[in-house]
Amino acid sequence: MDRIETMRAFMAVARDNSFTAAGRRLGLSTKLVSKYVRHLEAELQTQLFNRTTRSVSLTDVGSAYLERCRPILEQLDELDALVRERQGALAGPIRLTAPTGFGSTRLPAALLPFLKQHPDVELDMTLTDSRVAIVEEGFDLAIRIGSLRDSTLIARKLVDMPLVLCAAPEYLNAHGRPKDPRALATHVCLVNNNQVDLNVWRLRAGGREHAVRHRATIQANSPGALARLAEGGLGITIAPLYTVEAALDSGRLERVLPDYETDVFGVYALYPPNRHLTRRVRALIDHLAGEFSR
Amino acid sequence: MDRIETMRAFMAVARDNSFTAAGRRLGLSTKLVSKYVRHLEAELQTQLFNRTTRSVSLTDVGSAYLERCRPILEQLDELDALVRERQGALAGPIRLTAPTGFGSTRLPAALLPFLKQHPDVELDMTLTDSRVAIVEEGFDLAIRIGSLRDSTLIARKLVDMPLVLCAAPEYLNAHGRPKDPRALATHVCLVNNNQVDLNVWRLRAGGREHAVRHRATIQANSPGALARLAEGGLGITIAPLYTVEAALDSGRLERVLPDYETDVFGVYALYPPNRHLTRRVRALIDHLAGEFSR
DNA sequence: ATAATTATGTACAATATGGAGATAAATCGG
DNA sequence: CCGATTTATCTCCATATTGTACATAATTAT
Repeated sequence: MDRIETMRAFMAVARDNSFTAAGRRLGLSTKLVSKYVRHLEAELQTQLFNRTTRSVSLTDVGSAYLERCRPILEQLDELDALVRERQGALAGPIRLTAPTGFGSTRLPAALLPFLKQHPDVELDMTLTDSRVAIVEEGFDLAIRIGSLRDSTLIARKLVDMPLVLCAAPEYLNAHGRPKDPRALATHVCLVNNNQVDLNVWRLRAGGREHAVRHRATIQANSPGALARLAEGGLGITIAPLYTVEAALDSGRLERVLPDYETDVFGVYALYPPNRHLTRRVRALIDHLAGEFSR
Repeated sequence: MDRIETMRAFMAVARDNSFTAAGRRLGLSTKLVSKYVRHLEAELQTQLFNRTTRSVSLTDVGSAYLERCRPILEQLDELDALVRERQGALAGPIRLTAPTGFGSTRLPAALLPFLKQHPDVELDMTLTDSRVAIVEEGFDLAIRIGSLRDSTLIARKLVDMPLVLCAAPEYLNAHGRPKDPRALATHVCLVNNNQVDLNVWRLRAGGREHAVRHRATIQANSPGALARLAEGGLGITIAPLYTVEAALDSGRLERVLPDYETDVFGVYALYPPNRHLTRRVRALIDHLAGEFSR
């Protein structure tokens, strides 16, 4: 058995806490993943996981091993990619994380030409609306929207993303259409709790900014989920345009206070400064900047 | 095929410039080494070696690959050793180089108890009297005798090693026994050309130092070889005690100018400062210091 | 010029691999 | 609380891969 393969199997199980999920990720049967990990444990003469029939957790040795084998396998991937890149082609893995909404709408369209042009690049994309520790979790690149929290990363602006204040006609017919930002205080507000300041929406008109304080009646960490809830008539939300533009076009959502300007979020590519930026990651960032600037 | 195994085979061939020598080093047949390297080249889709039927050399890609896979495999060895050491035992490879004479006499006796006590330590010992680039050639530890040249390494004194001026009775009967250091100038002198100052031997008596200039009629980089040549009656040599003490005891060699003191060389353990000194290397150095201080 | 050595191709017996079927245990849903 | 479902693993086995043996070609040494 190939040691590299068994280590990858181990890492996948550790990541997903599941042999079955790891098998899905790796394209291997659960039996084979199980066999690989047992083989690695036999070679190392130690137990890497505690297991029951329905759950898996790392032992202390397993945690220590995981921490150390991750960079080794990354270097190996880099080495393979280097050899292939010396032959001219971009190659190797790119581990990318992005918000679910953006990552399942605008981003795939932007990625497609790049991936077609570079078939040896292996994209591993994780969509999540939770905060992600980019370096610790082994990502090469993260797409982030809105205010940035982690200043240790390099941020490159890809595009501006306007927010849109909107609600379903059903909701507005029942509760009235606010004529003034202050009126929002009496409405049900659906709030993205990934944002820095949960309870304040900023609106501008005639050169004046209104920092509207409202009650965050419903909150979630997914702007897409909030948009769907707004479509369902639960209340008013403020969401990035990409999550609601289809609903606006079809009439399922209406703009609220359309004469007011909302914040514009930046869409950023984030990557760690101390990681040697590989050619392919650099190339992808440049490509995305080009795609979104059109 | 195991990627790690194929990479190790590749590295061994690169090191020895020979599939046959690599096979001997690894305990594999030449055919298998050849097969492994070809498999690696197929996986990477590149040529790592240029070959004729009797010679091997690295391609440019092969050189670049070698440079990068060495630390990866070292880290993997470290990782395996770490897992075993967590179970309490010192484990993993120690790559040691030492001079041939010392390395085949005093050193093995000193190493033996350590290796018996730590069966999971895998000693890889290279004896050479040539200068060795310790870091570049992948050694963890070098034993050196005499003046030190490379100040970037940490040197720990293990023991003092006196030099002995001596010749065979056959030579001395034929050419006379020098009564004074200056008389050496008329003798055949066998000189270790690893030493800094080839043509000067330093002798001391009555508080006075005599820097004896002589002609280096015969020179070699092996004190053991010089000792054997002196035993054969070729001339006078000055050699570390360990290379000649058996011949002195048996009468095959005699001390020359025995009332004069010679230089005392230090025996040093040298290791790189920037390499994280593993527990087992540290333990070995401590052990050797203890052995030689008795 | 011949012998020895090195690297490799081909064939094949031996061994390992990966899948299938079955089992045991934990968790979920009714 | 019980049955169904899911997960992890064991055992068996057909298939694929491995590592060795024999042979070949080419280079180097004697």
